[in-house]
Amino acid sequence: MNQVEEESLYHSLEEEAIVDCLLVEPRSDQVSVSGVWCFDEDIHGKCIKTEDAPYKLGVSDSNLNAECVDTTKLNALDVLPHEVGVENSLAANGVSACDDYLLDIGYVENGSCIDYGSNEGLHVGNCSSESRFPMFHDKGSYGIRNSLTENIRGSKCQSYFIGKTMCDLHYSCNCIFGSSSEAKTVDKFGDFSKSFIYEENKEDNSSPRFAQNGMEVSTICRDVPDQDQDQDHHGGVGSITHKRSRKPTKRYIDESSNLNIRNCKKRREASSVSKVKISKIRRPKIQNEVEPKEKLPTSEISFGKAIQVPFISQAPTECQKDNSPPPIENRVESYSSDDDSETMTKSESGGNPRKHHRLWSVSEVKKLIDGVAHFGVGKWTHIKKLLFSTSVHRTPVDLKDKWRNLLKASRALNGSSRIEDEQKRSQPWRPLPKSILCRVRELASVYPYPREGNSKISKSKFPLARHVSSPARIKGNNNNQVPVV
DNA sequence: TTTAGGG
DNA sequence: CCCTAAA
Repeated sequence: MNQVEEESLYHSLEEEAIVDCLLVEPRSDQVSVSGVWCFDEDIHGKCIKTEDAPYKLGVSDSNLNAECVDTTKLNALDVLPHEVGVENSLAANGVSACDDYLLDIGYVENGSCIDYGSNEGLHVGNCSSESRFPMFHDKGSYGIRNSLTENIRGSKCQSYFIGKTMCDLHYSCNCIFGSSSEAKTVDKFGDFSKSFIYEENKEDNSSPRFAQNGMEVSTICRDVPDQDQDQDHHGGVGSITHKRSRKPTKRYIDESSNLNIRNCKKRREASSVSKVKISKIRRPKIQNEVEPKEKLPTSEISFGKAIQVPFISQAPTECQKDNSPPPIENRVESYSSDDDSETMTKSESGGNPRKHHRLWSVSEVKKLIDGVAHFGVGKWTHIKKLLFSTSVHRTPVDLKDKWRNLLKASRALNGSSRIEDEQKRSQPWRPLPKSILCRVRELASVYPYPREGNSKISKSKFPLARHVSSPARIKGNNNNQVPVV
């Protein structure tokens, strides 16, 4: 027993070292990432054509060609369908889709990428244009983009799959090749310390070996029922045919149980309130159609009904996205007073679907004013499409609201400079340049906001100073001056 | 689906 | 910024 453990540990360390070697940032001359895994059942039976494998990983091509990964190994990967978000599509395709089924497997840059918390690691679906990994192409097929690190070593059909993404692979293979004769669920959290290794045994069916912790985690993804029930997969405990080098560590058990909880919750949510969630995320969807460039890879996992925003750590992504690129032109023409700092207040605890409050930069305001000058008031969609096409977070409704606010501000400016000074004093963080307000005022005179005269706002809120067409008219404290409509 | 308007 | 009614 001890010997077995030692041996296992030895292998683990060895393989881990290999893994470490492989986890360095792929160099263009060393790692080819242009290809995809192709599951070609016709040619090689249940083999993966590794000649199309994207990663050479330091292995010669001949080796790669000689390798084939028995799909039973792949079937050994269990997965929650909704977890990878491929349930509909893959199920729809079924076995017949195996020929053109492509798996785009990403090569992670470092260990931290393989994490349930990482966005890429969970993104499954049609590849979007914004991929960190250049090998992610959208070939019209269903791609599984994952932080899957995979190593093929030697000619003995040894395949090492590291990371939770094997769940994805397994599910895919289940869909493609039917029932799994061997259900080994493997999973991984966090880092490579818990990565497992699949190794093909000569006589036995595949038995997973785990790189370090040596844990078998069939409890995580047990939800996909296996047609073949002749083996005890529950944790593999007590199963003779399954070699397990080590017992799961306490930490692993904790994590897996946590994941289970989360998965269950997610499943419930996905099944019951998926519609609600879809409606809640409507805004990013709308914006993404307009602007794929700034598509959020994190929350944009629209794969059928699978709303999958699983274990994203919202805060970092948010910061990353939001501090990133206000369009360059904005920066250039931006006033010094407001440098596009979109200080958005993150919705508390990440669960609140309320949109972040983004301050309007001066450049944005200017664009809005230009748009209004061009298209007139009310053509918010035109303005949005033509002038705010690069601003994913500004919807036509936002433009409308902003214009309303600008009108209000212009009125205030118009009303009295003293009020403006007070505003400046009270809100020194957002000084709106007077020129802009003046321009708003002019435009307001040209395009009275709602419609000529019949505005509830003008009647209820601003009964006296609705139209600012004659600015000089409203002077001082604006009292009791009947505006001429 | 877009816009207006209230909140 | 959200929501809803109206067009």
